[in-house]
This record gives sequence, C-alpha cells and structure tokens, in this order.
Amino acid sequence: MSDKFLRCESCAVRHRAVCGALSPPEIERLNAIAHHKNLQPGSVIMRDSEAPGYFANIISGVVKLTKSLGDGRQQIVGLQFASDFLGRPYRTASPYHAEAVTDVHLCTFETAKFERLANDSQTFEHRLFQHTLDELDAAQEWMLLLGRKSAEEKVASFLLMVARRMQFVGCQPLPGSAATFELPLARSDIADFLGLTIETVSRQFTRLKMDSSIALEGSRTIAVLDLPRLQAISERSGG
Amino acid sequence: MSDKFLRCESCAVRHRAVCGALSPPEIERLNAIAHHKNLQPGSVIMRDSEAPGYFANIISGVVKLTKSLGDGRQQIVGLQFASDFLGRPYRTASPYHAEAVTDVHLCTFETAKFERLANDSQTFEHRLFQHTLDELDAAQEWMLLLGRKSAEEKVASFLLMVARRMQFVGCQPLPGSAATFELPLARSDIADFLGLTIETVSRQFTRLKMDSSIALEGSRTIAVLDLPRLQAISERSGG
DNA sequence: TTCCGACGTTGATAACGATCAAGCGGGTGC
DNA sequence: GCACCCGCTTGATCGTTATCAACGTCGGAA
Repeated sequence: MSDKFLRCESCAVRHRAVCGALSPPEIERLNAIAHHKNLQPGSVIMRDSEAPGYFANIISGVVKLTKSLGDGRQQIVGLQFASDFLGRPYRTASPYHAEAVTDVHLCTFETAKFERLANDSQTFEHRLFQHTLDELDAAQEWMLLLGRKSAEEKVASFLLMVARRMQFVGCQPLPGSAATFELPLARSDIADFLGLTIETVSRQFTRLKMDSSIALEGSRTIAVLDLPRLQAISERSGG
Repeated sequence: MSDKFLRCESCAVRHRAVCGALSPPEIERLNAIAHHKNLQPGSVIMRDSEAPGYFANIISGVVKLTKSLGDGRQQIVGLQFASDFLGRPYRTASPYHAEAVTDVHLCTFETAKFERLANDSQTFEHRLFQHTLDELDAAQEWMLLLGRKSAEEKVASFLLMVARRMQFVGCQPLPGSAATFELPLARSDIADFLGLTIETVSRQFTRLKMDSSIALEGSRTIAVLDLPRLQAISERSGG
C-alpha cells in the first residue's frame, strides 16, 4: 500500500505536477513525507464535509469529485487526471466527495505536514495557487456547458475534453481515425458530469455514431472519426 | 475618475478584502499603486480573452462575470460583491467578460505592479490564494445548481445567495419579514446566472409570491417572508 | 401631453430531455 | 449448461422549460 522506495526523480508526473518547480532540498523534504497508495475503482478518497486524511498527486488514473443533493441527485464538479492535485489546502472540511473511477495511483501527503511545507516554500504555494486557478477556469467553463449547452453539445464537449486530457497519459491514434481512447467513465458518471440522464447520454452517443463523428468499440472505446465536426457540434446547435 | 486621497486605513472593505492581512509597510506599498474608479451599470471592466488593464477590489456594487457561446447564449460564471477581488493574477488573458451591473466603486491596481507586490509578499499571495479557493467553492456549488436543480430550486437558491451576500453591505429587515433587500440583477441577468430564460424566472417569482415565501415591491425589492420554506424549496423539489 | 423603448408578466404551444419500461449482451456464480 | 446481474441501448410517453406572442408598466424625450 505505502511505498517509500519510489522517489521523485523518477516520478512519471514529476514536471507537470505541483511539485514540478521545487528546488532539490524542497523536493527532498516533500519526498520524505510522501506515501504511495493504490486504489481500485469506487474507492472513496475524501468524504464531503469531512476533514481529509491526506492530500495527493495523481500519478495515474482518474478521480471524480462529486456533490449531492439531499434526495440523491448528484453532480460531478471536477474530474482529475494524472498530474492533478487532490485536496484543498487550508480547508478543514472537504467541499466534495472524491472517488476513484479507474485504478488510481496516488502520491499522498499528510495534510498538516503538507501545509507546513507549503507555508515554508513560496514557490510551492505559488504552484498550488496556479493549479487552483486552472481548476477555477475549468469549473467556470463547465458552468457555461451546464447552463447553456444542449445535450448534444454537452456530450461532444465531454468527448473532446476527455480526449485532450487522456492524450498526455497514453493514447495511440488508430489508422483512419484522429484519436482513439478509452472512456474512464461509465454512462452514469458521464450523465452526472453533464447534468443529464443515462438514457440521454446513450442516445447522444448513438447520434454521434450515426453521424460518423465517432465510432464505438464496446461501450468504452471511442474513436474520433471527424474531429472538426465534433468541435462544431460542441459549440453550436446548428453545426 | 482616479482618486489618490482615499487611503486604506479608512477603507470600508479593508479587513474583508485580500489586502486585509497586510503589514503596515505592505499596505503602504499597495496604497501607492491604488487608483479609485467609479463605474456605471453596463460598464465593461474586462473583456474575454483580452489582457486586463488592472486588477481591483470591489468597494461597493456588484460585478458579473460572463462567458458566451458563439451564437449569443450567455452564462454568468461569477457574481462579485463588495470586498471581492477582480482579476486573475499571473494570467495573460481574462477567461471571462466582467461588467458592472450596478454603480460600482473599485480600488484598482495596475496588473504588473500588483503581481510584483504579490510576489514579494507571501502573506499577500496566501490571501489571494484563499480568495481563489472561495471562488472555486462557489463555482462548484453553482455547478450542482446548474446541472441538477429545477427552475424553482434555482430561483430560491439564488434569492438566498443574494440575501446572504447583501447582508454585509446594507439591508435592513422590515417589520414582519425576515429580510428585505434590493436585487442587483435584472431578470435577464438572473436567467443568465441560473441557466434559464427570463420567462421561467418571472414565473418562478410569481409562484414564490403566491406561496407567500416572498413579497415583491416593484420588480427589484424582495422581502423574504418565510425563510425556512425558501430554504426547503432551494434543496428539494417536494419541499 | 404623447410616443417610444426597456423591462417584466402572462398565456399558448412546442420541443427537449426525463421518466417509465422492455430488452440485449457479456460476465459471473452455481 | 443455466440463471442472474449489471451496464447499456432503445422505445413510448410525460412533463418541464423554451419559444413565440401579446400585453402592461414605467420613465424619458419630443
């Protein structure tokens, strides 16, 4: 579960993660408090309104951040991929529920120690700040999608977003297609991310398939056949 | 337009704004680069994708942050009140369009000078970071609203949010009502904030009025008659 | 005063997406 | 082998919200 033998120098997400800008002594200090953790799909990482036990960098895998209403309606408010940072420094309670959606490999830091380190290193806190600004950009972009886009536009936007984020991890274009990748989310999670129902998501997938905008292999493997069309669909109904 | 004679010590939002935690010499330095600005409703503060000329604290008034789709559909992705900070430090282009919705009084800082100051003072950057975390919380809370709440729930949530934010500024409870306040937004802006149309917003207002949850005086003055009911409505359809 | 435009309300109808329901295919356990 | 469950798709119908349209009210300008 916990593994102290993996060191930062050989870390796959080293230069993209929040720790990327640290000086050698700072890296050393961070390394000293790091513990690796492997999680299976469905594992809970943080609970809404509870103090998290640790913060973490995602080394591989995908994590969903969700918020819920009393009657069970759910909304994914963030999707985190490899190199993303998990947790809200200086907050006592997590504002969301965080859960692994694929196999996830984390590099975790006990919260108090981590905050002390952030406080001591301005470069580090600056980097965390940058990361938070990116997250805010993504959230506001998604507000536009949730509030104003049609189901078809939402699904197209979702596919483009996932394609973009998965490229970094490992996605080999198949012959005759712009990009092929594995969807990390089940239909129900996609629905919760887009503010739709499973059925509507499924219907939009078949529409895009009829369109020849995409091809499906099984229910998780997507091949983007017509990237420009997908981009056009993602931004205007008439496209 | 620009006024160097108002000093931080007498600033109305002094302790709630990002500058609240600064030491005397830091305050002095900030004061030296501050310029006051008064804006009328509709004045553009920042344009989407353009470099902003300045960052600012809001001393009074309300500012909306919007994003648009190519065909004119619009979404408000943030509402900023007195003591809120405007702008994204370390970003070259604004990710949204910012516009005054009421008369607005700003305390502005030229971007480059401001970033230099933030870089020199860890306390200050820390404070900016905290503010950004609050903004992210608000954005994710709103994603839940946009993706999963019904029109009725959205309008009730909106009223509660505005009531909460306006309390700080100036709102005197009238006899027989929990709280009376002026809506800073026109129906069209409320619609853009909630991902609805003007007509739907208007219909929900009349429903809440019929309910006796609220009372309207003109179209902008709201009296909350039954706060518990409004809160119940804001979270579940059956309420 | 009258005209006009901006803003808001209300009504009739349409459309999009939700809901309810059935069925399919693949994996697992017996 | 079979039954069962789960995730997904597809179809039929319903309901919420959008759209289209008319009207009311207020304030400013001629």
